[in-house]
Amino acid sequence: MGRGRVQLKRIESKINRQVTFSKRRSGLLKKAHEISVLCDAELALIIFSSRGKLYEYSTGTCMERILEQYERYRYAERALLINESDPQEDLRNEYGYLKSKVDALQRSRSHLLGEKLDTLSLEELQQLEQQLETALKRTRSQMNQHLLDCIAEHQRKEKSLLEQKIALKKKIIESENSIKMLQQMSTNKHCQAQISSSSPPTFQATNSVPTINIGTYLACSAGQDVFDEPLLFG
Amino acid sequence: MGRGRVQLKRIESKINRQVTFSKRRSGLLKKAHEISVLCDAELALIIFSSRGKLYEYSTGTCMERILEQYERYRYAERALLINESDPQEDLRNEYGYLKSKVDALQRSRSHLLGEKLDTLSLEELQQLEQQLETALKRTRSQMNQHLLDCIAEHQRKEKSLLEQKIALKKKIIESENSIKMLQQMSTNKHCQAQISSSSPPTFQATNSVPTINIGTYLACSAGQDVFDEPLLFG
DNA sequence: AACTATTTATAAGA
DNA sequence: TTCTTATAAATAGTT
Repeated sequence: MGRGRVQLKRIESKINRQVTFSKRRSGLLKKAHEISVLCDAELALIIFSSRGKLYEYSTGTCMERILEQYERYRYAERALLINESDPQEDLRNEYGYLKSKVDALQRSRSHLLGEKLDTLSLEELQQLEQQLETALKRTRSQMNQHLLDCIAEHQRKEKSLLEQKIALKKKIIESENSIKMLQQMSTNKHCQAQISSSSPPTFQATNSVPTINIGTYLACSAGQDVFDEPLLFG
Repeated sequence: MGRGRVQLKRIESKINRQVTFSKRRSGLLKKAHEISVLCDAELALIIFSSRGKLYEYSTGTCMERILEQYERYRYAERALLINESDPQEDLRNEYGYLKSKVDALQRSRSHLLGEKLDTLSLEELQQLEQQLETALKRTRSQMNQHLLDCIAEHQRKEKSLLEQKIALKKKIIESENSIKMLQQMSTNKHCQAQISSSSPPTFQATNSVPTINIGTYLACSAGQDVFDEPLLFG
C-alpha cells in the first residue's frame, strides 16, 4: 500500500527505515486498538525499535495483567476464564503458577551460581559458560566505571587543593616581602643609629622575624601533609 | 477498507465479530511480522480472543526474552491482582510472600546475568565477581568431566571393538589356513589326476576362496569406519 | 472460503 | 517531522 511494491526484507537506508518504522508503528498500534474494540479482544503489543526504544499498546491500560495472563496460559496450557471462574480458584491457580516460577528461578539461580550442574547437558553447560562470561565481563566493566568515577572525583579534589595551595603560597610570598621590607627598614634604622654614635637600638622588628619564620615553616609543613597524601582512596 | 465505513465500537453480531476477529487478527500478525523485518524491530504481540483463546507473535521465536526485556524496561511494583473482598487471607499472604520471593530471585538472577548492575556498590560488585568466577570454574570443571566421561566411554568401546577385531582376524587366518590345506589337498589330487591322465577336476574349494576374500574385505572396511570416527561427540 | 467494491495504509515525494 | 498523493493492501459485505 503505497507507491510501488515493498520487498519483505530489512530496509537498508537507515533514514527510510526509521520513517517506515514510525509510520507502520502507528498503523499497527491503531489496528491493535481497533481489533480490541471491534472484536472485544484483549491484547498486548510490545515494540522495541532497533535502537531499543519501547512502544507499547495494551487493552484497558493494563499490560501487566495481560502478560501475567499470557504466562499463566503458557503455564497451564489452557484458557483462563477470568470472568466465569470463582476467585478462590483463580487465586489457587495464581499460587500454583508463582510456585512453579519460584522453582524455575531457583533452579536457574543455582545454575548461575555453579550449583546442581550435574543435570545439565554439554550444550546447556556451554550456554551457561557463555552467560557467566558475559556477566563477569559486565560486572568488571561496572567495577571499572566505579573506579574511574573515584579517580575523577579525586582528581577534582586534587585540582581544587592545588589551587588553594597556589593561593596560599602567593600570600606567603607577599607576607615575606612585607617582612623583608620591615627588616630593611629596621636595619636602616640600626645603621643610622650606629652612624650617629651609640644609642639604644630598637630590636622590636628584628625580634618579630623568628615569629614569622616559625609561621612560614608551619605553613609549609601543613602543605606537605595536604598535598603529598595519596591521590586515591584517601 | 471494505464496503462501507466501520464504526469503532464492539460489533454486536457475534458471528460477524468472530469473522472480523479472524480476518483482522491475521492482518495484524502479518503487519507485526512486516514491521519487524522491514525495520529491524523486536516485538511481541499477544492476543486473547473474547473467548480467551491465545494468539501470539514474537520476533525470533523468543517471547520470553522480549517480555523480560519489557519487564526490565519498566520495572515497577504492581498491586496484587486479587479481589480485595476475598476472605482467603492465608492464601493471599502466601501469595504475597511468593511474589516478593519471585521479585528477589529475579533481581538476584539478573545480577548474576550481569544486568541491572548500576544499583550495586563496589563491594557488592566485587562479591558478584567472586561468585561468577566460582560458578564459571565449576561449570568448566563439569564440562571437563562430561568430556572425560565421553572419552572414557569411547575408549571402552574402542577397546571392545579392537578385541572383536583381533578375534575375527584370528578366525579369518584359521579359515584361510583351512582353505590352503584344502587347496593343497585338491592340487595334490589334481596332480595325481593329471599324472593318472585326464579326469574332471573339482573346483569346489577354489570357488570358495573369493567368498572368504569378500568377507575379509568387509571386515576391514567396517573396522575403518568404527576406529577412525572422531572420539568425541560421536 | 472466495469475491470485489471500497476503504485504509503507506511509499515516495515535497 | 508532517503533508500530500498515487497506489498497494486490507477488509466489509456479499456470494
